[in-house]
Amino acid sequence: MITKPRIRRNPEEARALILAAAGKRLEEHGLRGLNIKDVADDSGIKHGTLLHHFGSAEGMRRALLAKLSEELISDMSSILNSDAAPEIVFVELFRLMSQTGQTKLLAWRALEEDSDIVSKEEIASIDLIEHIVQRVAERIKGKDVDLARNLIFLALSSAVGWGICGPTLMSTLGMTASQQDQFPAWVGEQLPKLI
Amino acid sequence: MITKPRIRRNPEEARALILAAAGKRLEEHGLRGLNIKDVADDSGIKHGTLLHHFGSAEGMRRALLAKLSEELISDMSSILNSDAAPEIVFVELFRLMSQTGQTKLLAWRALEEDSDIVSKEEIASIDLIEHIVQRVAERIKGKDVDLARNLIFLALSSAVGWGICGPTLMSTLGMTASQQDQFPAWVGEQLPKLI
DNA sequence: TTTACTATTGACACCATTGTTAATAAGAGG
DNA sequence: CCTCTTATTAACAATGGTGTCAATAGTAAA
Repeated sequence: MITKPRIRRNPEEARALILAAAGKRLEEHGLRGLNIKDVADDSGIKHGTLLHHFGSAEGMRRALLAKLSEELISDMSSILNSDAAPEIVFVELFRLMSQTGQTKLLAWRALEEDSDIVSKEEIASIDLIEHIVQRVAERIKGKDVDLARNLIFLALSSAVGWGICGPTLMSTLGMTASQQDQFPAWVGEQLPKLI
Repeated sequence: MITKPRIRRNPEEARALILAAAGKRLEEHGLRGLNIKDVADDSGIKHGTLLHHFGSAEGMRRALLAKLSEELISDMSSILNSDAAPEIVFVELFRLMSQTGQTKLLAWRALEEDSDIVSKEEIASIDLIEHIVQRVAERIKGKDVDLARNLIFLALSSAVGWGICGPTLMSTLGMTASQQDQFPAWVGEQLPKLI
């Protein structure tokens, strides 16, 4: 009797493998793709092993949600915190949000009731964000911190909206493809005018 | 043998009953609440009857998606098309998008691959939107239609982003509750300055 | 080498959801 | 009153996703 060789991974490695496959499935197949059978198949392990590492299917989903949220906050922070000119910063922000993975992550979070799943990690990032707010405020006469916050949130919310339903809304508005492409740059030019 | 009396509805009435219950379930329980068993129970009919009217569970979901999308486009149009001052219009727009139903609708659409389910109805509303774009353009010197389009899209996308993850993003930015409430009004004041 | 720990696996059971079918009954039209 | 259509229902079957369990096999430590 020949038995198949087993690959024994350490727990972190196994979890990382599984979450990577889960993230890809979320992008390609939406929420319905996030079942333990398919995710396990994609990552080359058996579904029993997956349950061993995450406890339940819901546990796996929560772990993925937390991981992706952390990554998004991190990406946003590093873009906002860069020394690039505002025009570049805004374009980068829109480019980040137009990735399907980010869109589906935000949509998924909006559909979940208990959206405080990842609040701990995000609260940890407030300090960094606050630093960014201060830096933007310094460019404003009178160092208007509230104005800086509003401007940053306007850029962020618009980028999110762009990611969620940009193409649909824009074609509804009758915008051509090139007009759609130029919108991020336009925002980058216009928002500084409000200072 | 006593048989229960049967209520016989006409098809439109039955479909309306079912979709109303489905919409409420989407708001309260998310996508997982959109199964034929629960929806049928809530609307007081048997799940077999539901399948008779919509063909399949997916058919019911597509019908709900189409109905809600139509309603959203209609609400957006009537707000944009009102004669109210820009400040009021923006606040109304944000109020519309902050309703949980609209949030979940957009999130749902973003998660679905085939987002052209409702394209026909939306395309039919382009004429109305185009009329609104023209009206806004008339307030701009030189009747800059492209600028009008960009402004409207900035407002819309920001409102969508506000609906999808407004509270989360804003508390991450360190905004107080009152600052969060005032944001729509702030947008209403600022955007006209870009003209 | 021996032992202890645990990641891994296959097989199984369970449950929720979906879909099918034949029978029934309500209502419209003749 | 009779007939035809079809909305309605209960009961059943099928499927797929979830979770359990005992056995197995790497791996590190004693």
